[in-house]
Amino acid sequence: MVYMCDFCGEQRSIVYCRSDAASLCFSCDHSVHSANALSRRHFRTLVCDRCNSQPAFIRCVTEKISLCQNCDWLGHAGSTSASRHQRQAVNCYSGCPSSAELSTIWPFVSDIPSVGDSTCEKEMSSMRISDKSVTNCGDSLQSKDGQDVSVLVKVNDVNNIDKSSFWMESSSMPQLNIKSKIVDQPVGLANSTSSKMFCPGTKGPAYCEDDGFYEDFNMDEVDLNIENYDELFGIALNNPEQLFGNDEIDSLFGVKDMPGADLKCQGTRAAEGSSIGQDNVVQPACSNTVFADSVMSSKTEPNLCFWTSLSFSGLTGESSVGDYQDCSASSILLMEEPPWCPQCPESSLPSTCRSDAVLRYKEKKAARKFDKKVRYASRKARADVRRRVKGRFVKAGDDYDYDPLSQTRSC
DNA sequence: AACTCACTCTCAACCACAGCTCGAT
DNA sequence: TTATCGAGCTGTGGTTGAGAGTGAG
Repeated sequence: MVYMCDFCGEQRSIVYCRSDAASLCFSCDHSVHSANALSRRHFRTLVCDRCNSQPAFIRCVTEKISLCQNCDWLGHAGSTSASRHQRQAVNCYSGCPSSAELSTIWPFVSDIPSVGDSTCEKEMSSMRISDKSVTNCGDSLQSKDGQDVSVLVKVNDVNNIDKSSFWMESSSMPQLNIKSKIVDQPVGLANSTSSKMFCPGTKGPAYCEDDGFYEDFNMDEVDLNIENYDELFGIALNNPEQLFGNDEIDSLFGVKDMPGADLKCQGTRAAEGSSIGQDNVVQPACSNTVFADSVMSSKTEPNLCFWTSLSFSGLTGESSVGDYQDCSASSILLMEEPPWCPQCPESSLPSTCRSDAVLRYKEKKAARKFDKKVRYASRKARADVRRRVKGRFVKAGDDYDYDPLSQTRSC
């Protein structure tokens, strides 16, 4: 079945805009997202060729299709031959790149129409292109000799593109660009000034440090208060100071005394965790209200590749794979493996490893609390005493014959 | 099987205003 | 550079109505 553009309904949908939650053809994408400065900021990526309803985050080179996380997981998980398919991260972009630039972003897409002189093409100088990585994910990362080569990152030739041309992100959201050496970085390093760049998801130009290092990585909006430690890491914290102690943080993220071989697997994840402990440098692009949730972390299993998912306001208690896909930041992390399939040395025992992970995931999910959190108690106090008519606030000075205790109401 | 109707459930919108943010001076 | 001002924005909760969902006929 061919899914049509949500806008024109005539052309086949190719691009997915997360902000608009719409699938668009290239033509409509261009016209819609050249309308104003805000729409130009929308990140777009390919539509999943399989479900046609979710943004694609991975390109299966073998099958020549783009897949969302769910479809990728369904199609490439397990020990089937499909798991060895070579896959490539699908970049997203904002702004109004030309057809030539789109071809550069997605060389595998053949039917990119010529967009001519777009209205916003001239303004693309305010946008940039970020490093793109080609990654092999999941089981395909197991090398022939059995060694765990969990994270293989190859610099793509897209790096040659002028970074000031337009936005392009791996997957559809700010990516955690992490290198293993981050583990050894001293606290405060992130504050050092180096190459600066515009970080998406921030109000105005926010400067990130170290090109590719903390890029798009800002924790400002992530609720990482100590009080949320339990929710974050899935374990109770009796002494908050422990959080910043090397022993605790290392054990949390499984980096202490980690064998070199394990580092290959855990490097990126450990780096994620270490960066959290060291500096608040994660900035999700999509959310104001954020809560973090560690589904798979456990300090009792130092060798288990933990899973940390950042969940955002759109997420409900009944989150599913699809829900995670709707969340930008979690998608970043899901790029590597779904939480129920931690990529780890124990993956040699996939059934037990996965079932354990699923069990912990379900337990954590059941334990979640989605109570409304009042951020400003003073405003709540005001609202509680404020006069209402049929639930609506009314001016303090006005007289109303509305008696909330009476059945006969007027306003 | 398809349709209508009644009922239940969910959730966004509405309202005023204190407090906050941010640009202008 | 710092202080002040003002415009505009944000968040707060109870009620309501629209729309979705469900089951019976």
